[in-house]
Amino acid sequence: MATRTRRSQRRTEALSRDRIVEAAVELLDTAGEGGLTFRALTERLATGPGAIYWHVANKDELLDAATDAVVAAALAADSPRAEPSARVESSARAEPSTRGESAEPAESAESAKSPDSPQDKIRAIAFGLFDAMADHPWLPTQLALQLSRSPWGSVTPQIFENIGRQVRALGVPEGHWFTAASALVHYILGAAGQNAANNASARALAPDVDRAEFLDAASQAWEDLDPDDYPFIRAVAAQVREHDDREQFLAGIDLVLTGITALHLSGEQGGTTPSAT
Amino acid sequence: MATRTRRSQRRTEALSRDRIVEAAVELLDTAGEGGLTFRALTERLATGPGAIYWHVANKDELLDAATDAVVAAALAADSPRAEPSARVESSARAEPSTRGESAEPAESAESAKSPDSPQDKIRAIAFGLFDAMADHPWLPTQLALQLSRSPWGSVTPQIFENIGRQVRALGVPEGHWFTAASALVHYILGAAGQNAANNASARALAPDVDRAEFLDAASQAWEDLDPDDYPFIRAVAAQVREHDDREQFLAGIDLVLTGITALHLSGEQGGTTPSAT
DNA sequence: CTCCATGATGGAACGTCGCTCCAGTCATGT
DNA sequence: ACATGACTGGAGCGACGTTCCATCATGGAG
Repeated sequence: MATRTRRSQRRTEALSRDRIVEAAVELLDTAGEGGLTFRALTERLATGPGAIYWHVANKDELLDAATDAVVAAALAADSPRAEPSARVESSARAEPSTRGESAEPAESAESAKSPDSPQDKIRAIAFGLFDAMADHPWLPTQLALQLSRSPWGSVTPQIFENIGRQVRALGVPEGHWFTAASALVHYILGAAGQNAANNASARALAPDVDRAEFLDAASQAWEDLDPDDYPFIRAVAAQVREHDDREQFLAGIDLVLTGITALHLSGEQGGTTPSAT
Repeated sequence: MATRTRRSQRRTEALSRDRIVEAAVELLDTAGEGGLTFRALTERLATGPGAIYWHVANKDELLDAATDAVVAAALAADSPRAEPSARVESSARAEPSTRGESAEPAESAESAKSPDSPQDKIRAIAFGLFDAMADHPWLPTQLALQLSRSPWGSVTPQIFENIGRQVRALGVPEGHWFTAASALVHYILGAAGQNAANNASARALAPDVDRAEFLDAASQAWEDLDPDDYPFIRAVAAQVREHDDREQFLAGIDLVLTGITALHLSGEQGGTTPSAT
């Protein structure tokens, strides 16, 4: 990689791996998951397959790189040492939500009120990924694929590291680091992904229809399930209809955070089963 | 639907959707994710594409059906008392925990103690899926895909319902049902999937090499990361090397369970300001 | 018993995909 | 000036998912 020699403009601009990945992301954003084709890519970059394959091994690597780039941007947006430039987009959207009201996070740990408590940073990371998935509908699928195919790729460690640092900052004993970080990462990725999938489907099915109508239809479909086979889902359908996405997402994070703090505060000596007290 | 008329044996046995799905599962198991091809399927069933497309709309539906079948089998294995053999294996392997001390020791599957607390049932469901993923390496990917693509498909409600019932049985107030069930489902699917992916990769890279060697290499790769960029991952690499999969998985479940119970116990008693006890 | 509408089948073929091959182009070091 | 090697892009290959359609077996109507 890299001698980065300033080529002349053989075309408008020299081809580079970054340019390819950038084009891939744009293609995914505009044309959907199936829209990323080497043929479409060659046309968009005004080149041939050979040129692309010189910079990228295969399509999987290209998808990984695209995922990596988007995730890195999302994480950098709220990470301490990063450009605050990209921050605006993410946090601006994070604010006008119905967030602060009813969701009173579980601050079972001592003092969770400081502006930059580990809890808050974890929430910031989570919402950064949450928003990135909203901006790039293909991201949840790709993230899930990469997580379940090569967990030690470049993307997973990034997320794991960012979450893990805050877990450490929470005062969790080292023996629980992996468990706590895993629980957080998997919930965040899973819940954010599923939420993004909901929105994506809502948009796909009826681009103009209000989102409420879609949720209405979805929960209606759930309520129409066989009462004998799906009593729980039917019962939950109502609250799914009314829930606010971000609030619900936050509630789940706080649930896991509660578990983390409760576990290591009270149960340093065991008692993993929280059953009857 | 269908009148299920007993056709004669035009071939050895009449073609049916079930037979197709069954063949698809076997094909996935033996040839891997990429091994399921309509051409391979036609050859295996001694038929043509048209016959298959008569029973199945497209490949995605076939994959959904295969996932559905395997998940249903995994979930059904726990609810009624199915094979106790698999159960014993699960809990027996989960037992040599370095952490299980006082609180609730008796996890043996035999009737004793609290025979089937909601917690135990949740663990049983989780390990059922855990084992199913071990048996079918393609399942985690497919499950993740389906979860992030069409969350209201047939598979997700199944899992959600099974977990949800136990959440309800835990005494969680209705307002927290969705949050609690979501946290559990996403952790279980995510963690089990990632673990299965680890095993699958270990097998793929070196079928004969001992699993410990692979974990060694994997955690070594993590330790070789840049200490400045990945301090946390480096720190947990060591414990990843030594961890027992099922134990780690169980620890995460208990963490979420702790969060669930702590949240609703404190939430019911007082306001939202519980100091952990 | 015959006949045919229909459910069901499987072979051929189409369009597109990821990817490879290779002849070519251009900046650069000598 | 020219050989070199990084880099390009067009042609084409094999495989895939899917469609089309001619064909077959069956069971109800006559």
